[in-house]
Amino acid sequence: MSQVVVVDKPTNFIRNIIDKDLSQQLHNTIKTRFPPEPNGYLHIGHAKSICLNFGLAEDYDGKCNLRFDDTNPTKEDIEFVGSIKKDISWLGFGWAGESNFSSNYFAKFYAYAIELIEKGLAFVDFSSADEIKQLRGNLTESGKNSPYRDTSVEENLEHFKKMSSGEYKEGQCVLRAKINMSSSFMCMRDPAMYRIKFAHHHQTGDDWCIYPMYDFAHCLSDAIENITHSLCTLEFQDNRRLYDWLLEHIDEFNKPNRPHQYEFSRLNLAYTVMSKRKLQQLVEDDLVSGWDDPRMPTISGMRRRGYTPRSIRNFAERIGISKVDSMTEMSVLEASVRDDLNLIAPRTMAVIEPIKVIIENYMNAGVEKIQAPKHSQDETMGKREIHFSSELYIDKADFIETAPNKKWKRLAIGKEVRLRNSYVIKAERFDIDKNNEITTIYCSYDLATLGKNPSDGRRVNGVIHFVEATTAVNAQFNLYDRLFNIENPIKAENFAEVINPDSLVVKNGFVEPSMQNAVAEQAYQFEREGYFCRDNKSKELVFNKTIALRDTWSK
RNA sequence: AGGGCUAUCGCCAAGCGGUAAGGCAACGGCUUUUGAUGCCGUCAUGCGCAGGUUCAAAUCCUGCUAGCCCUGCCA
Repeated sequence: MSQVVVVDKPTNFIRNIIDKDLSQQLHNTIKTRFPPEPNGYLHIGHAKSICLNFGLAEDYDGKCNLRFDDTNPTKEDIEFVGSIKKDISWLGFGWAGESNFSSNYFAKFYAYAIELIEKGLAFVDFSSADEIKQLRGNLTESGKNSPYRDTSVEENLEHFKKMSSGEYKEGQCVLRAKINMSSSFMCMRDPAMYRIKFAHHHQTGDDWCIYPMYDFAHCLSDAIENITHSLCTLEFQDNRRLYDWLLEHIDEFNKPNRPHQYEFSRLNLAYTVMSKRKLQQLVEDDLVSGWDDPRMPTISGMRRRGYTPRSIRNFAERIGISKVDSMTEMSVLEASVRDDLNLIAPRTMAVIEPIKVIIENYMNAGVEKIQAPKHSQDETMGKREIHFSSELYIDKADFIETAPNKKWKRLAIGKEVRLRNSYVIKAERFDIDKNNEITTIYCSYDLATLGKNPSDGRRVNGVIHFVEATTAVNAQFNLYDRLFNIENPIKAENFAEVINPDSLVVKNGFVEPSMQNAVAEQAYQFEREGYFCRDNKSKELVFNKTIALRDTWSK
């Protein structure tokens, strides 16, 4: 008899809708889609949407399409198609079949536009953009009909064909849906469906000089792909009326199981920014090193920082889906990252701010080799070799001349401390230079304490990490912290002023020899310091700090 | 009287008329050769406010208040 393991997925309003649709047999299965515009890099906010759309498809045994929403050739670029695919795959999701492009459907869109014109539901407007704006009215006053609104079907057909064959100039006219100029939904006041752009498109080349607007293309693309649940963010709530209107007025799609749009709130993360425009500004103003700067909330930045796909997926699950405007605390993301890394990261030692230690009573010549576990709670990870000798490095922060109180668990003169995976040592004295900086600490060690506590029963209550000096390997450490000093940076007038000046601190120190060939993007824990990964762009040994260990003491 | 949404613990978030899940954070304690991890415990007599319906209301009704979104030939 097999046991069914039920993993509870947190529920949300979209799952409730799907459950209802499925139980009423409106659909046999679900189909979602992730529809990025190829005009920038994906960020953690996109990851939320990706996890939602692909996750739903997985859980309901449905499908999720990847569709590039490429209806504006002047703003989009093929370069982003590759990076977007890479990021989605890296997160661990696969899309149904080949990736799609809205531009695949341009010919169909054209036919649907003709259908609308023939039904008297669309017209070609030769008013200028400014005139259209004037006639649109405003939030409290209804708009006025365009003088071209009553053009005959035949003439509209002719004009639209001329639009598409390049006989009109850019901006000379536009195809508009004929809906209602006094609607309280601004998007229903005869919205533009097609505009003229003599622009080269990365997919369709120079085949078209008219391009559909988002509102026209999106719902139709969904319908063509048999999407059942079209999920987007809150700012499209009004647009839903247009989405529904269009599908209800195209014969082929006016049926109960047509796609329906549902909106959820976008992710806001404290102390960072999420908008493409703002991220771009950070890059362009050289406030960060690029889109994949480990401080960026981009998928590529987080990857370089050492975040794992699973940690991001766990994060997405933890924050849930709702319609509330919210600001999620960084701690939720950080906890998700730590939870995953704690399980998978081999332990190793690095000294980030080295200070020399001499073991004066260590009589062995050369270097002693010790086998240390890669993970004290997971033996299956095996062991690595560490070294010990009369010359070591410990971290500056782990020594103080006199312990400030009884709770001090590090080294101090006359005090004993355990060197991680090694011996117990006691600090005897130290040298300082002319700036009063400690240069060397002289210690004694207890040779009977390797792998065991002192036999006389005395308690050693502190453990610090170290590396053996003669075999230590030089490494650079990039220590990252939050990019901004304020919770919601978009409210700042000047971006540069609210950047955290300590968001990147570079240190040079040592790692144990086993880290010589550390793999890029692979998580390691430098014990007592935090999780790090080798930088994926540097040839030298450079480690990016992913996240510090939880610290309940320094406060 | 423009319209569309939203309001449950510091931050997320379940709940869908039967008497407030969970996570993060915080705070205690135990274990520990990582001040980590793990484990145990504490943390909303109350669900934006005010009324009403009901034996029973976070859930239904009425009226307020606050916040977000909408006037691109952007998405």
